[in-house]
Amino acid sequence: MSQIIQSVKGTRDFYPEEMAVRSWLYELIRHVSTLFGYQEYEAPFLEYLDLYAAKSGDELVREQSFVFQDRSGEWITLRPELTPSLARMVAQKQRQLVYPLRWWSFGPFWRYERPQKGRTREFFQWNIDLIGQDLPEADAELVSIAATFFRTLGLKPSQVQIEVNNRRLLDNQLDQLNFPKEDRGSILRLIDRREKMPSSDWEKYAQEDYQLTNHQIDGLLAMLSNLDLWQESNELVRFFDALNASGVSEYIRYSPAIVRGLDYYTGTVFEARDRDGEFRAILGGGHYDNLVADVGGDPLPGVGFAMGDVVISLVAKKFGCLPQKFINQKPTVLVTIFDESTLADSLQLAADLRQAGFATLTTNEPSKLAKQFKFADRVQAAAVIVLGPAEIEAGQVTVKDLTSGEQVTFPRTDLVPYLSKILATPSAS
RNA sequence: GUGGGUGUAGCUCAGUUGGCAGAGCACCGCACUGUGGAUGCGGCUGUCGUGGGUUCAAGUCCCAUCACCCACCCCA
Repeated sequence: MSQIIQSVKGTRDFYPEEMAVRSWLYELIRHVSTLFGYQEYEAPFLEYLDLYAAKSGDELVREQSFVFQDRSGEWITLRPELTPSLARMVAQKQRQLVYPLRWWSFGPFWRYERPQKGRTREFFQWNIDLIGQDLPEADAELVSIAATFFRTLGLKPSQVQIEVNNRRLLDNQLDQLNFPKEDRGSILRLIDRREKMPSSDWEKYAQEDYQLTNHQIDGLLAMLSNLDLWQESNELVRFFDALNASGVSEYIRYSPAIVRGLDYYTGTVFEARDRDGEFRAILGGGHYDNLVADVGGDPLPGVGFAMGDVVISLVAKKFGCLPQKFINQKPTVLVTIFDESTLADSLQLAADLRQAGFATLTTNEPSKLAKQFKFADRVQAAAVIVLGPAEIEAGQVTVKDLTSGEQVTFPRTDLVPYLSKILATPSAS
């Protein structure tokens, strides 16, 4: 046991059971994305470090990404996010594309962070963007996609909520409270922390670490508790109107404390969380003014979000939304091998069945029938076909339906229609 | 980077003031030489994470180390 080389810290082995969950998630994502008319794309997993250094603060990339030199000495990064690659892909063909662009992707990403609940070093992420429109209705479309995804998954508005804010609205409010523009970043962090600590601690923290006046603290608190503030933002009013019309508004609410990272978001921002607050954010995104700015290209606005596979899987599991049985497993039949003399007959029958479209197994070697039946049971085969000397001589087969336990013997030529009949009832939904 | 918790059979775990290494499940065999699940009987299973120390004696106490989990930090 101790001789087995360990897996890399923060990575996960996907045994068939876990792989089934991942495939199921991918299918759901593909379904919802294409339902809204989005096209799938993919970018390289390896990128030059420069691609990120241009954008997301080089400290961040150097410390929280997997970076290495290739054999020629080039600095390569295992992609920690998709947006810079997307920006490049769009910039390279900026004049040839049809706008607004509606693109989605689901693939692996790597971040060199300390693994913990809901966070691994290697994870899969759904990215979906609408590029080339600067409209509240476009922002609403993305949020509507997120809500539709939750609904399709079976998560209820009482279980998950998409919380929305707007950076311009927030900025205006902070201007009115006389916060200088240059340390917006730290104030946003303070706001972000509001819900993570008791209010008395927070006020003390704001006074001592941030040197805020009582007036500013009161102003911040008033802003953060004003759930009608969105009405002062024309953008948000249109945004919520659009969502109402789309019939998903019960999944969405205005939340003045939502900030989202500091980087490229300039307008509406949003993130989805479980209502119990047990998990970290399920997905997050927002509106940006210029996707391709740092890669060289003409200004291009857009809106998008990203969702990692780890948290959504935990949430789906908690609320019982994972399917009991996974559809990717086709019912299989097992053809027994009676002895050496019948081996060829069994292999040939198995080949015929595969030709007819049935997922078919054999044991590849003769053994006691009991053993072969037990094996069939263990691998959850739907039926066992016994082809012994008696059947071969009579030109027959014996079929046992492992679900019902029924067993019949009949001419071999009737096998395909019979199997079609007993396997027709889908055991999984 | 900081702090806390956990490492014992394939799995889940128990193990008393330091005194023979355990249970359930799983697995294998038999009852049953052409039939799975259920039952009964029998059997297999260990570097107690690793390295050192204390002791007549360490799974148990001490030190170090590694891994996993949880929280902080961060979150593109």
